[in-house]
Amino acid sequence: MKTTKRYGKKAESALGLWVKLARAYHTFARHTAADIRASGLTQPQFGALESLGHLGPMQIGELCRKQLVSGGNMTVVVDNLEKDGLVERVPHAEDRRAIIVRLTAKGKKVFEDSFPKHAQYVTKIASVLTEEEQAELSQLLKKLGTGLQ
Amino acid sequence: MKTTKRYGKKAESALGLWVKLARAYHTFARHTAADIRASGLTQPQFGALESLGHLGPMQIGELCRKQLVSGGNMTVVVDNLEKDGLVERVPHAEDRRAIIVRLTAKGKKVFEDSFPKHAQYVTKIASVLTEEEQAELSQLLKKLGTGLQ
DNA sequence: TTTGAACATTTCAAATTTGAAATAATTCCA
DNA sequence: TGGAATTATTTCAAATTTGAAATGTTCAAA
Repeated sequence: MKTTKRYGKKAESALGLWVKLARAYHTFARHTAADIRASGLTQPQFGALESLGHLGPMQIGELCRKQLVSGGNMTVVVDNLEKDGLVERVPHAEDRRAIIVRLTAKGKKVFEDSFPKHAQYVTKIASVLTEEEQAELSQLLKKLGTGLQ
Repeated sequence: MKTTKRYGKKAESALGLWVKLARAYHTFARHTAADIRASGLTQPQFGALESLGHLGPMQIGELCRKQLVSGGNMTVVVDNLEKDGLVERVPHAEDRRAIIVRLTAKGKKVFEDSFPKHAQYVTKIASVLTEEEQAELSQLLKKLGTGLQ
C-alpha cells in the first residue's frame, strides 16, 4: 500500500518534503534537548539565554520573535530565569510599555560556560553532513523559511 | 555584533544550519496548523488520522513512532478521536498486550474529505521551492534525519 | 486635545505534552 | 519450567504552551 502518486507528482514531492523536514527537526531537537538538559536549563530558557548572550539585551517581544514562542510563554520563561538570577528586567528608557531583559553577571557566566560546549555538540551531530552539504541545506531551508514569511 | 567565527568555521556552519532548520520547520508548521484547524481536528489528531488512512490500522506504539509523540500523549489523542467516533480500538488478535487502532467509516470519510485538500495546501506552500529544489532538500533532510538514527 | 488604533506585557484558563510509575502480557534463556 | 528482561498501554502529576482578555502605553489623525 504505497502512497506514491495518489495525490499527483507535485503533491507527493511537497508532502514528502514536509515529512522529512518534520523528522529531521524532531530528531535534531531530541539530541540538542538532551545536551541542554545537562546544563540544568530547559530548552526555552537556553534559547532565551542564547539570544541575550549573542545579541545583547532586548525586549520580551523581540525574544518571542527570535525564539518563536508566544508572549504568554516568554513571560514565564523570563520569570524562571529571573528567579534563578540569570537575567533581570529593566524598564525601557523611552517606551514605558516595554521591558528590557538582560543577562546578569551570573547569567553571562552560565552562557559563556555552557554555550561553547553546546556549539561543539551541535557541530558533532551536524557532521552527519559534509560542510558543503550543510551549506546547501542551509541555503534551501533559508529559501523555504523566508519564502513563507 | 556579529556571531560569525566566534566558535570556529565548522561550528558556525552547524549552528546556522540548526537555526534555519528550526525556523523553516516552525514556519511550515504554523501554516499547516492553520489549515488543519479548519478541518476541526487538532494537529496530532490529524496526524494520527493520516497515518491510519494511508498505512491502515496499527498499534498505538506504532502511531507514536510515526507521529513522534510520547505514549502518554497518544493515549489521549486516540481517546479523543474515539470520542468523536473517528477511530476504534480493537484488541490485537495475537498479542494481548497490544491494541489496534483503526478508522471507523466516519473516520475514513473525514480522512478522505480532508486529506486531499490538505495535500493541496501543502503543495501550495512548498511551491516556494521548485520541484528540483524540493528533491534536493528532501534528500539532504533525509540524510540528516537518518544519520542521527 | 482627544479619540481610537496599535502595541508591549501580563494574567488566566484550557489544552497539550512529557516522563515516570503501574499494570499486564510476552519473550528469552539458563 | 521459572524467572528476568522486555514490551504495550494506561495513568498520573507536573511542566509547557497557547490564545484570549486585561492593563497600561504610544502614536497619529481629526
